[in-house]
Amino acid sequence: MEVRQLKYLLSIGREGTFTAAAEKLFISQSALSQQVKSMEEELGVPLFDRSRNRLHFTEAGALLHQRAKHIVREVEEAKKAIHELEQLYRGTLRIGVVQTINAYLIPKIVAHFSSRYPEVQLRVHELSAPEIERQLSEHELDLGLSFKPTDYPKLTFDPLFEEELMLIVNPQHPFARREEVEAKALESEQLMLLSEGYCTRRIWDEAAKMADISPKVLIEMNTISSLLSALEDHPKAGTILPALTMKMKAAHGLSAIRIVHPSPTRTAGILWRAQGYRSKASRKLAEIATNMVQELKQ
Amino acid sequence: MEVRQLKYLLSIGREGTFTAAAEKLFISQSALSQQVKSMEEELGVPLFDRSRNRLHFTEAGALLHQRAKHIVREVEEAKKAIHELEQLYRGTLRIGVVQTINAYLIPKIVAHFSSRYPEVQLRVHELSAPEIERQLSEHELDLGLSFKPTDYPKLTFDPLFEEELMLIVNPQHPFARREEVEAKALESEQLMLLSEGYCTRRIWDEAAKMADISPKVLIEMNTISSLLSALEDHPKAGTILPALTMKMKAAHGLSAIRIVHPSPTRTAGILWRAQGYRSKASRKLAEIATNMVQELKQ
DNA sequence: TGATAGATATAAGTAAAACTTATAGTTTAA
DNA sequence: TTAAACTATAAGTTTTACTTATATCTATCA
Repeated sequence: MEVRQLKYLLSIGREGTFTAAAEKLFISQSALSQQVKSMEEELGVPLFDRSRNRLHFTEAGALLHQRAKHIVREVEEAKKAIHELEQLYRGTLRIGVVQTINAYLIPKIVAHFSSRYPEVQLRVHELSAPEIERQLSEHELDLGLSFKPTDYPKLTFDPLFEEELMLIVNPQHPFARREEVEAKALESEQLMLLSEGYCTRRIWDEAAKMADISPKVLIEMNTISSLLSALEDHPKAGTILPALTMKMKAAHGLSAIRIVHPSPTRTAGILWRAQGYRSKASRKLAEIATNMVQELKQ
Repeated sequence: MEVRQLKYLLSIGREGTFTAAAEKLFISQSALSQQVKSMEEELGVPLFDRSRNRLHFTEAGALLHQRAKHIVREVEEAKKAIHELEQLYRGTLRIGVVQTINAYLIPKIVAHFSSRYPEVQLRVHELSAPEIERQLSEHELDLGLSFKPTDYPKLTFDPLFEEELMLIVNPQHPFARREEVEAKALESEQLMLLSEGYCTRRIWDEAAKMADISPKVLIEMNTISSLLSALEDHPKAGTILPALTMKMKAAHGLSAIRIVHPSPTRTAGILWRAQGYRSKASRKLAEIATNMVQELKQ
């Protein structure tokens, strides 16, 4: 039994005769008769009583007619739901974000997106960069806001902006007033860093390697805010974090000094699965993120 | 979008690949690909993400898959409901019954029918014979238990039994002890009869005409029981009612006398629409009624 | 690094179905 | 009784669904 046939039934119910229903359906009366017959054969029961002038449903016919109304409506609603999805009147968007972007960009992006598309549910997961890459590959996320991955097997990366890693210290620290500092000069410093595995840490480790130094790591922590607050208790120590960190409230009163030779930089951007379908919602969100970065650059 | 296609979608959801789903569906993988493609074209949205090894639903695909489960289940349930109707595990049977049959036969028939088919809802309407004929023609009833109609344009009549009309009187009445009475002898009697339009009345009127008499009609009433109780207050009057009436409690203590020359008789039976579908329930009920009359005759 | 296995897509042809036209049969109403 | 309105059926056509065969892609393994 097909949806088409059920629609025929509804039309017959509305019109009262095969002939009128067939006209409304833009098919011949004969085709309609045949389809009804095939339904009756499939079900093994007559659906109509053709004895009298006016057509009547049999009990089975009336039952099926009743059900058909529901079924056809549900099919139409399913189609509608999908179109709404495409119009962003519905749906879910799962995005994975690294800590810094979460703190810096996400509030603005979310505000913008959800005021334009209030029916789309945003699920923002703060995750480490590798975890974002994994979950994206596993279709557990739709979109990532992260850093350029070292190797991206099935992922594409659209850069949003570049960002330097800065040495962040307490104002009491001897470097506090300096504009910039040579990487080499950090050799003897006590550093509090993000745990290994974090992108920021990896980039710093590479920069240190390039400068041929290996400064002492006093403490490893896994959130930016805990590092920042730790600075208050360790005025002699420093930490290395992305420049954006300074926009956080928790960084208020701290000093950020550029590191040169080399300057550890990382590229933030949008991460997608390389091939495959990108939902309208994810494309819109990426667009908003891009525009927002453009605006902030000016 | 057709039920067939939605079933395909469900199978793909279960099996995880087109190939496996096609096998389970006993169609080629190619056919399945084509059908999915046609759905995607109809909806204007991809349903699957074919980028990776394992197949993934897109958000739209997952949404449709979800809906398809409901829709396909509803279609199956509609089919099942119709089969239940045929198995008499479901349904409604509307029967129209004349007063005497209602009082005499219906309780037994209903008891039998509803103990065998408890899921079928019986709707018994006590109606006049012409009203039964009209409602049956208008498809407002499925079956009638009534009397042989004078002219039955689109109805068939299967006789169940014949029944004589009797003169019913109070024991004080002069005829009370007689075995039978000539129709002619009723000329001078005071009669309390059913209203015109009732079958019993019509048959009596015809018999009176044949006997060339026109007895005085003292009172017309429209229920049998009111006639019977009226007899108590009018010991000199009589009423003419079907023999079966005497089986009613209300007739206790009254006398029934056969009328001869002519003997007004009527034939009770089952009334159907001549052509057209007869539901299984109505056929079963007719069968039970027939058997019941056979048993009672013995 | 190719070779292979396992998957989907596509092209072309075939089978099945849905549909059309034409016609016959019914029923109702004039 | 005939015409009008309706449904059923037969025969032929068109469209759709499907099959076979092949191409293409990806992941895995040697």
